[in-house]
Amino acid sequence: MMMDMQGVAEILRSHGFKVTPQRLAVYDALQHTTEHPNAEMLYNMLLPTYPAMSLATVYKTMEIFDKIGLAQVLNIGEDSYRYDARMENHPHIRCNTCGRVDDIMEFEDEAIMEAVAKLSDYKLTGRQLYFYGECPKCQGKKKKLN
Amino acid sequence: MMMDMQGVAEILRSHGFKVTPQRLAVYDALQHTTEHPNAEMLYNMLLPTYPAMSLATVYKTMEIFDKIGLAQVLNIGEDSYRYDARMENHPHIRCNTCGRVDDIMEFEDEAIMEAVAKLSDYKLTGRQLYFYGECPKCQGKKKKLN
DNA sequence: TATTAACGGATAATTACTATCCATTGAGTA
DNA sequence: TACTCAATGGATAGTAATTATCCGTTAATA
Repeated sequence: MMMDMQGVAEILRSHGFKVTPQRLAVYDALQHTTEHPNAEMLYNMLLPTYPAMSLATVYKTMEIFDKIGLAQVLNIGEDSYRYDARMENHPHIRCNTCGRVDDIMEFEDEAIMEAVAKLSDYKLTGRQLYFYGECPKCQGKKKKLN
Repeated sequence: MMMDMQGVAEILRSHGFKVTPQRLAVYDALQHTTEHPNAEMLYNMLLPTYPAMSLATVYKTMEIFDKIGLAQVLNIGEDSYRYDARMENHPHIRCNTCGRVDDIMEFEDEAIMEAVAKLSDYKLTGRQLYFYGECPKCQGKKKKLN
């Protein structure tokens, strides 16, 4: 599912959007991080290389990526959105101690979708599964402190 | 799990919060609706009976309720929070057509929690499961239009 | 009933995000 | 390769939900 810049350029063009250095840079940054950055984190990651980068550009770019399926938007109960370049729908888990957000990639949720469809009578189209707890690192730190 | 006003008053007091007519009114309104209102919806529901009610009071009250376990806050990917007086953790489902949000009460998720704990190595403390689709009513309307 | 810390309501402030404006640029076309 | 122009990027103003502040009022305990 990894997308190279060639592929990103094609998808942008095929949806009538121009291929610009800023958009490629945003995608590149998002693809090479595992920390599910929000707009401001992305902006700060890009600033050193693109001193003229604007926060508004990050937002506009992410809106496009969301629309054409190059990224997904996460709303994990924080005060800002986070972004993920992995497009397969998958659960996320957030550490209540350090705030990191991890993917849960191997999770099989078809049975859940069926159960929910049956219980709700809805015609299901999507889901967002968020879990909360303490990450392995923070569990380790706590042990050391004792 | 239904909580009467007596119980609400006791819980407020036991946490060092005063029992006020506004707080009881907010709880009462939240408890007697199934539509998972946001702050503004609650405010508008209360205005007829409490013309002096303030939106800020609704927010402050809901913050307290969240803290002492009288209500939970939902973040379903909309631009505002919704509230729910049902405290058993349960999934929610939102209709993409009309925006209504329903509870899914009968859902058993212990197996899911275990699977996620194993996959993530996190020490799990909570979860929020959100589903999206089209509610039975909207499915019906669409049929009529054809 | 008196005392006082907490409260409610009005409103200002904050913050994430979106819209607008205009000079610049990507990309199709000649 | 140069031309044309709508789309774009960046600066900044605006929006909307939420939070903080201020002060007269009130619930709770003595």
